[in-house]
Amino acid sequence: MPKQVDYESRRRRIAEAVCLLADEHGPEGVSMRDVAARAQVSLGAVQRCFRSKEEMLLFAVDHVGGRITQRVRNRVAASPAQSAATALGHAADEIALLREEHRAEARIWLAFVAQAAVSEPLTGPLRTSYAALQDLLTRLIAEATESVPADEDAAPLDPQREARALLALADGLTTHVLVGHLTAEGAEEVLHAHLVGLWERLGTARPGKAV
Amino acid sequence: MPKQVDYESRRRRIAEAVCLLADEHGPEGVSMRDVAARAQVSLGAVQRCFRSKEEMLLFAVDHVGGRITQRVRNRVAASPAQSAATALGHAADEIALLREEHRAEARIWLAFVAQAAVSEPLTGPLRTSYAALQDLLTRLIAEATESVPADEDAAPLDPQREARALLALADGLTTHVLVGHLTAEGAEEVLHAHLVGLWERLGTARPGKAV
DNA sequence: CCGGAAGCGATACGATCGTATTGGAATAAG
DNA sequence: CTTATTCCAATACGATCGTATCGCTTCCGG
Repeated sequence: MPKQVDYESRRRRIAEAVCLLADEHGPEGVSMRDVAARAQVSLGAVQRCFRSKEEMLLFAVDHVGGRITQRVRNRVAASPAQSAATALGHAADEIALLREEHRAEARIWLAFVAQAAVSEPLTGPLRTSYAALQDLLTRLIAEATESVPADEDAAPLDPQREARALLALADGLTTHVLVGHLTAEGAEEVLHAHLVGLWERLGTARPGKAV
Repeated sequence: MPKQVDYESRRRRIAEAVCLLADEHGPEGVSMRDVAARAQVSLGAVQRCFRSKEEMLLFAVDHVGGRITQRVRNRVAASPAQSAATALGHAADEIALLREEHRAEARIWLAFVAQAAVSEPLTGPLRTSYAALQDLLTRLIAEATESVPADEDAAPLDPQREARALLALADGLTTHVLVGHLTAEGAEEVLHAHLVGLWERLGTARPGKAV
């Protein structure tokens, strides 16, 4: 058998190039040729890695989704183990992608989401990532709920519903920052206020530091 | 002087065609030729109405933004005058575009938002619409706050911040429905729960019917 | 009533797209 | 060493894009 190449690492490299270009020129604005140039491979190499452009985009969205999810998980794991509420704050903050260094990732994500709303096969990886994040948030909220000494009379708090709200809020805030309707600071303030409200409903005292 | 045509009405017709196509094939997926065919005019006519494609898209996004904003305003105006809280619920519900008949509008909006995150000149009309909606929500929340008999000790509720949160949540929920992460019913439930929480913090009794 | 400006549809043009194909370089098996 | 197979870069191809241009029609002003 002749030559052997590591397709997996090349695919990842190409996915990175896709992300860079999607950040600059939008989702449909990335061409196979530009991707090849960015990844420093030939057009033919890209074609051998992916049978079609759609397959390439699908891999790329999965790649970036996995990266974001993993970073959130890492942040949660690095949080103080005894305080699920603090971890929750960190997770939400990480999901919102508000910091300047993640602006590119946010643009990429938005680009793929918009594409998926119309292209259908792209919804798969996207849903996977959203489901993973929602599950993580749900778990953290449930954990924080249990940690509060005892249930009072009121507050029928549904962890899954709260997780969905938090995820949607973070996503919406990110979008509004991207189009310039909000500043990153304004969005962060809104997110923070929502978390404070959530903690109050949990009956948990507000953790000392939440960003 | 020779012929005279009503450019304004033609522009609107073309904008409608742009929306239909953006709903079907995404933002960048609309071509001048397809637009012309949909609007039942010649390609040349489209070119005479808009100097470039970007100008056409800009007009279209302004068109749909204005339409959405107007519908929300109408809904608010049709709400019982004495209950700002009820009007707020209606407004939020209308903004979220969750009903099936507005799915197309939601897709169009998302398409333009994604485009704007990368194209810059499109952010103008988009920001205008977002600002209008946020102002409306802010006013309704402030109104509802004042209507509550007296301020207790706590609750330093910031109407603008709450409006931003509500707008971002509605936007995020719409997006999540579009990509299939949530069902319309699930999103509605989350939105409803958020509104209930908001009303409680307002000190207002929950209005009788909220959707 | 008639000359010319404005609108019209059609077509042309250059660029760029995704994909297919091709001929040669590289390599492991025989 | 030979040979068959895999990889490679480059180029070709057909389609489609946005835009420019061109005769022809239409209709108001003088």
